[in-house]
Amino acid sequence: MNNELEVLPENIPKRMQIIQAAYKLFTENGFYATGVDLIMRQAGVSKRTMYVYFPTKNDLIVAVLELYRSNYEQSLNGLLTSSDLNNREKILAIFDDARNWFGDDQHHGCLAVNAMGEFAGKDSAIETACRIFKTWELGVFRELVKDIPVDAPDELAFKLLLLLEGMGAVAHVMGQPCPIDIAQMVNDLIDSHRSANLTDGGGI
Amino acid sequence: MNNELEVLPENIPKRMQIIQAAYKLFTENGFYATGVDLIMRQAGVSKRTMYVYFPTKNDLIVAVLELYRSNYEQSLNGLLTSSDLNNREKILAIFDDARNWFGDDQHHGCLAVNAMGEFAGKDSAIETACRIFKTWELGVFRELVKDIPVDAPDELAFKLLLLLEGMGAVAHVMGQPCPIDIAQMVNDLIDSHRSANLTDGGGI
DNA sequence: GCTCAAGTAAACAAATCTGTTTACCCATTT
DNA sequence: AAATGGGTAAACAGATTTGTTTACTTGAGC
Repeated sequence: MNNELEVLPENIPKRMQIIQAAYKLFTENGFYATGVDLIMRQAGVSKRTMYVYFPTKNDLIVAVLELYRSNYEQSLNGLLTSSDLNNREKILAIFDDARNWFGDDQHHGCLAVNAMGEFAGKDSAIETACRIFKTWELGVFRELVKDIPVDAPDELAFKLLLLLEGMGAVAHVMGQPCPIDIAQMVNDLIDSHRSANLTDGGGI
Repeated sequence: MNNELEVLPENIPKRMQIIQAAYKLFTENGFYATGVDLIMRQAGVSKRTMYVYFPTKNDLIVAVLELYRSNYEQSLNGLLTSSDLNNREKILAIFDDARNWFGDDQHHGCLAVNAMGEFAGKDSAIETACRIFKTWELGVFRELVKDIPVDAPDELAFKLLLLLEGMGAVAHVMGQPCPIDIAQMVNDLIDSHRSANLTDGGGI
């Protein structure tokens, strides 16, 4: 009786269904600890289909890491493009967003860091996916820093990455958000790269 | 013929043998990915004995995390107690040491962070062991910062922890040491906590 | 010399893991 | 109406997992 034209709740292609189910499970339970049987059940897909799209579990892990990056990219786009913030304010917005995010009970640490912990030295495709993620993050900061008049912009971008990374890891292990004024710290960091002989870009 | 009184290479009690073998394997291959059979073989101990000392694998993981902390504590003692550095210099020494350490191919990220990635929400004893490690690290910085005349010393200590953590994670994922001047960054961080009305402690 | 604690080696249990294979279903297209 | 592509469900294979148990060894102290 339920074969009247169902309005498919979401016509996400199977491949995406699988990746999203796996993303959730890997994030919450880790990679090794999550079996493919559970993934396929959560995705509502047969095991046969899973292995058509992903010949090995590790291939699926790589795809999940790509989704992780893409999700964060979209989230940042939503956070930054619509507003009329200058680049310093955008950087501050990223950290403020991360602070809230990391304070959530649902925070499970950076997926790329976790993946590296489980697969470093064991699967080079996964290692590469992790590096791509961090390289991309660094690139985001580089782009933002580029238009702020500072000395050694690339080094500043790297320092910002260090800080973001530290926040995520510490919050995950300690189980609580940063008890410090991150905005102040980021501002100090940026200011420490502004020597006296730089023309002031209007308080940027 | 080889049953003449062997000079036992090291008479480390069995328990310690097991923990040390497990430490090495967990560090290099991850926790889930390391089976107890391999641990027992590397430790040169029967499985029976292993399960006498550690009723479950997770009990062994907790013990390994304690050894990890203890090892780092001893390493820091060797680094700091013998020398006549002031506290700022000691902090710089910690970061310099870490920078070298993280640049090594043998660096596998912080074991507590890796453990948290695999066992968060699944084993509270392991979670606790991870938190103890980070809390101890924070305590080290708190002690060192205490004698430097700064504003908000506890916040400064936390910032130092963030930075150390970030260095470790980024180096692990990127597979290369920090390309920035860490000493400069640490000095800037400390200086940013020294307001004008603090009496100068002699350049500490 | 006997006893006892501590350990070894290996078989075993029961579950779980990734990955394969078989048989079937069903909607679309030609 | 037949063929085909994409999917399901479930059995299966074979390796591996944690943990238990059994039978034996060995060394030290009384």
